[in-house]
Amino acid sequence: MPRALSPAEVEAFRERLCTAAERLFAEHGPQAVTMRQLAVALGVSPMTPYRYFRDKDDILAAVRASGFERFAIALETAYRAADGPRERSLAVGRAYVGFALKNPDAYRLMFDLSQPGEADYPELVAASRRARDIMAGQAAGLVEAGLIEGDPELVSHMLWAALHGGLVLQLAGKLSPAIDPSALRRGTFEAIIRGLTPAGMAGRVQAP
Amino acid sequence: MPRALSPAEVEAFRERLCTAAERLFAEHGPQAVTMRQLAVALGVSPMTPYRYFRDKDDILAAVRASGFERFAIALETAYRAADGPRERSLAVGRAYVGFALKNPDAYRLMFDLSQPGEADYPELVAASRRARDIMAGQAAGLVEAGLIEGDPELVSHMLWAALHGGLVLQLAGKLSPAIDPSALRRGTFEAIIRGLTPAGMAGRVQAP
DNA sequence: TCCTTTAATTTACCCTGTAAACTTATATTG
DNA sequence: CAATATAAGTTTACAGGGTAAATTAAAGGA
Repeated sequence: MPRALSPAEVEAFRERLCTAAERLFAEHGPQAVTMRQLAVALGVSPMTPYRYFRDKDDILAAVRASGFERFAIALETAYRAADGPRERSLAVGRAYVGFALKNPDAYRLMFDLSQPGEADYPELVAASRRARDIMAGQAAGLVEAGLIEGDPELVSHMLWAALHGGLVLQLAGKLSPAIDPSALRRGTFEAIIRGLTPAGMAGRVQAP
Repeated sequence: MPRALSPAEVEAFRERLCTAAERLFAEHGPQAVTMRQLAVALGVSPMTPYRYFRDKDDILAAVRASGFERFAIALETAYRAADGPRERSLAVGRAYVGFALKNPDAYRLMFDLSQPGEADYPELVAASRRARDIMAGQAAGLVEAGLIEGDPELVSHMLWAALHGGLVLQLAGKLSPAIDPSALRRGTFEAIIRGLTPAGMAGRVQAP
């Protein structure tokens, strides 16, 4: 029904498409999903998506942004629900890992895929920043409370990189079968925290 | 000149193709490189590569395998050149990071790309295993010498995952600009080692 | 009522990977 | 030494892919 097409309708279609695309991308990889398949899944002609998205890359960016949004919400929720820096760090870490393991395909789309023109999609950048801010805040809390010492942003990146590395290796099936991924994460997280704990401090933060 | 084509000639052509493919893959990503481009780069018709490789995926696997071989050699060389477990760990870590930073595209092809039928390419599996064995050996050395405590394979994976995580985030440009990647690696490596050092031990292993 | 505007579809194009047919040059055989 | 078989390499052909351009159809204003 031509003429008009309220912003709400546009948004509705975009979301419907994102949902379908995320499922297809997850099942077969973004590479293997064709515009024509996507159109079929939506019951629409092959060119219709082009009225709502610039091109296929734009769709990928939208799917990734939506992933980052859910991810940021998960981290924020965990952050707010816990009280005390130690509990917050644990909660955020658990939320991070939980998201990655429950949405492995989304997680890989988000973090394990270097989309060339990533910076050209402000929605994506914003959502990803939200998530990073929470991670930074959690590390800052630990440092402020004196539980660990070091530059908060550096600490945040250390924990992030370590968790991320284990996760992508796990999701890509590259860990040795002898390794329990969960034990790997716990061990790394604990070792890092312990390594950063001031000399006198006995207290230990357990891992997610 | 048909008829014959000694194994040496076959190998020569395969290597020539691998070299060209690695450069093109590195410059534009394997996705963006077309068989026809590759053929042009070799001064050969588009179908000629198919006499030497099953298909494009087979070429990708060969390029990755060759990357793993150079990588394994770099690690082995570093491992053998150093004496003492502490020095070996440092040397292997430095070799690992050095390879990744000098061959970022090869590194990403090798570790940051989940090729579906990876296991079907025995050359690739073998070369990747060689590299892993060195990493495991290095960690085992630290444990045996009593410098750290824990399951050697787990320790090896902890260090591996942490370095890898930092590297892929760096190579994908996802680290905050405020973070010095080298400081991140050093900090993480040191923290992990320190976190695993037995209570009485004062000695510290510095990071790559 | 008719005309303008725009959502949606249809058509069409050029680019991929690769199968199949074809060509060409040597190594073997009579 | 000619004829032939065979394998290296090229050309042609095709089934998809993304998406530009042309076309159709429906709704609101005149």
